[in-house]
Amino acid sequence: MTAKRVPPAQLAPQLRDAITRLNRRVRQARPVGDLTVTQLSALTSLKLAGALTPRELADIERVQPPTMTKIVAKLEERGLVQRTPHPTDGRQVILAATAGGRAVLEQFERARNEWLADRLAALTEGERDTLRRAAEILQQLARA
Amino acid sequence: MTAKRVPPAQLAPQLRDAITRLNRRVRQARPVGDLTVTQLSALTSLKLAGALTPRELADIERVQPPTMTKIVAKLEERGLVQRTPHPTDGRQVILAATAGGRAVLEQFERARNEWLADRLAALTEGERDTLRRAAEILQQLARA
DNA sequence: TCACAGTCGTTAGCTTAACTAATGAGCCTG
DNA sequence: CAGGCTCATTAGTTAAGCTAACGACTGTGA
Repeated sequence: MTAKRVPPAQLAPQLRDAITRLNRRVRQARPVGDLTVTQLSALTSLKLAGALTPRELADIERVQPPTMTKIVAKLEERGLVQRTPHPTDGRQVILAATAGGRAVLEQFERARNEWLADRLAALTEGERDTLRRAAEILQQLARA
Repeated sequence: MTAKRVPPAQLAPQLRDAITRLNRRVRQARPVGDLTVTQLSALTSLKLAGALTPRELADIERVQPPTMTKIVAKLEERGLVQRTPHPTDGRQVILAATAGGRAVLEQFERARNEWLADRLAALTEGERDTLRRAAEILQQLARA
């Protein structure tokens, strides 16, 4: 387990390929249900942030405001998101996940993790430890 | 750097979070151009495999055959993919990336890798080595 | 040998998700 | 307090996915 010198330009394509492919697989393992990937993603961001305006949520999701309007409308229809007026600015709206929204989210989370957890269980301790360290570095990269 | 025991059920959410977030970031870094993500993905798979039937390509891309028909049609319009009849089976078609398709692909690849390569360059040698080993494990997971 | 069941790719028609442009309500500054 | 800006939404378009159905072709069993 000696550390090889790894040129970034060579690691980048390999890592990217691994990530995009694994991402597809994980997405496919999503359970049947009436929530789409987009809605799920928005609801997750909302839950993590606590409360956001549509604009902020759109920025986080890298989506245009009109798109977020539609996503939020669908989530609201199902009672997963609550829309309250902004206390001081009459133009703005405050979005927050309802208790129902948070519950649905946890259910999805569990199902989505299942596939991956099964695969991880088949690895060696050493491999899992490598992935654990890698996950930390990757999260840091994504934040940057 | 001692290997900690890592329960799969705990690693799964962390790894998944890291992967989905990083995946979003990498996708956002794609250059302006008239190729969509879907088309790009299909063209990449086709280039990697060399030559495939529509059905095979649809399976790889995890898409239904009619969807692949449309994707291929658009790629063919732009001259990036060539469609030739199967030598023995009159029902089948053989798809292959043209020289132009491969050239466009390399251009996109470079631009997409750039963002990630920049970030990777800022890491330590040890961190890059961890990611290299992780990438191998992840690719194996995605294949499973 | 040839009828027929199965496969392959495609077409048709629908839903969802994204975009840009335009609109209306509300805020704030000169 | 008028005009310009921001925020959210509406309207309309395009892309991407699906299922159902079809037409061409293959290959097998009687």
